[in-house]
Amino acid sequence: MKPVLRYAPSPTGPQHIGGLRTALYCYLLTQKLDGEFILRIEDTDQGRFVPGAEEFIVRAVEWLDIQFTQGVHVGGPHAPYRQSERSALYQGYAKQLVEAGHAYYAFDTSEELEEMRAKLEASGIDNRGYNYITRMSMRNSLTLPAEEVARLVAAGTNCVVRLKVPAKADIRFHDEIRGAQHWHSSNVDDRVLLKSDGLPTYHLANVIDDHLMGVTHVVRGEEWLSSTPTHVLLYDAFGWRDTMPKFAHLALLLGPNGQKLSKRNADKFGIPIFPFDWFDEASGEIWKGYKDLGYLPEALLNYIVFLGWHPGGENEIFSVAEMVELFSLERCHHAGAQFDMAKLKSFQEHYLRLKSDAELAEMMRPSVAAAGYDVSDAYLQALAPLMRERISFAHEVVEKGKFLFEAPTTYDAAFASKNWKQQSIELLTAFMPGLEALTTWTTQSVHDLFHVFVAEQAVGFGKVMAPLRLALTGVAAGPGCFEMAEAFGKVETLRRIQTALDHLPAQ
RNA sequence: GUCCCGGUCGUCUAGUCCGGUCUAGGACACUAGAUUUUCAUUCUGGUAACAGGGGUUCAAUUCCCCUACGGGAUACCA
Repeated sequence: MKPVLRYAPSPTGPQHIGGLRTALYCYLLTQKLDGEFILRIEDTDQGRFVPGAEEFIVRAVEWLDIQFTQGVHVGGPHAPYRQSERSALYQGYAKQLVEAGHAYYAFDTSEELEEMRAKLEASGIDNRGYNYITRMSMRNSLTLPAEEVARLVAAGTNCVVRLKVPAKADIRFHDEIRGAQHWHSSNVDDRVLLKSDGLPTYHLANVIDDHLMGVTHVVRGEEWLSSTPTHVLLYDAFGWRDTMPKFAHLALLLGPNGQKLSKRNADKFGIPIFPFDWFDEASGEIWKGYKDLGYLPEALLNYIVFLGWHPGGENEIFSVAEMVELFSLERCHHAGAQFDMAKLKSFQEHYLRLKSDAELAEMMRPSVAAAGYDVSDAYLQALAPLMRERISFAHEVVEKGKFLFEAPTTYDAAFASKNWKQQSIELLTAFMPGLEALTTWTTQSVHDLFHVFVAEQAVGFGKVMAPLRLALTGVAAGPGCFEMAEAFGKVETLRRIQTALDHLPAQ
């Protein structure tokens, strides 16, 4: 049987980082097993549907190059892959379950349900669900006379279909990460399978689609672990137990406070939660996303793969191909992992430094252009090696290397007071003719000239270097002076020195 | 409340399955120093952890139990 995995997000909001990690793990396993990978949209909750969320999900997986063989965006033999377009299907299966005695109709209003729960709580009963005991005192097709049920259904009364959980049964299943799982059916509620709007709940739709689509491995977040007994019961009720997929429940992603990494919780700690910027129309909030913040997809991937999995050994830098090679469910962790921006940043810096001059130049281009600088590709490429190890994100070249795009108009006061003495001015002035006479203008030639000059003058490097840097950049930090001189070119370099000489008095 | 899942440095983790080689390793962060014309990079060093209590055993971070703690689920949400 060909392995089939699926990633099945709900478009109740933009794709977030936790879901992306689940998608990544599924993808790695799919690749490793040479199986199919399905992107299915679970949009059965009309009330929580968010416009644009589905497109966001597709863009996110494409950005990270998580590839699907079937799905809402690529089609496939099991289309449609959007559950809202499959609703008739689920209704048929729900009916089948009712007829076979595995499910029943329930007519209780939300007030009646609340009343039941309140009553149970008041009488100190621990188990407060709609279950094999409580269902006998509620209004459903198990307690109502057949004629009454028929009348209610015919009258179009709001009703749901609930799973009839067997009274005293052991439910066993194996979790690929956590091992043997054992539940007693008294702890499993008669969950709603089909809602009164005719759409299925997650439980029903999920089991049916996984079965129909031939899914062999269900890899999902730990929040689903306690719903799995319901799903196992459904596979049993449909007679699909022999092809029931393997289950694997991933430990949750946590915020720095140890709580589930939700949108709000992440935001509280300055952790971006989405891959791209997202404008929430309902609240008017703007959420910053990783890509728009300048993160490289390979850095994000390499970081999140270690949030809940580790291949052993001491290497931490892996390509996706290597992750595929090493990945296994057995090596997934049981405990949740806290998200740490500092570590993510270190991966970001690592991968940024792997970029070629041309790639980095291309990455810097948009923010340079946005800042209003019109520079050539050749110049940007010349800048790449100068800034590569001084920035964490390509866009930082504009903030940290402003002087690369415009001559300084002000000079750092602290640096100047230390390094712009009368002597500095005299030395720089004396250095100018040599520079002007230089016919070959390269990092090396300026370097050589400089060394000859300081030797002649019998002064320390710093006596000339610091004022030179001040004249060139106006600040204390930055790339090597000779490298910058080459990038600027002779004319601009001389102009900057002359400007400083003309306008900056000795400090 | 009830059910379920967890537990190694601040964080991500190796080691635990098959108990001794663990005076517990790596990475990030922090920190000290070296290199360096500045900044950054790079290099070297340092601080820092087996939740607690029982048990089994010659020996427990590793196996078992309990407690406390953390998390998840308890919806006509996924």
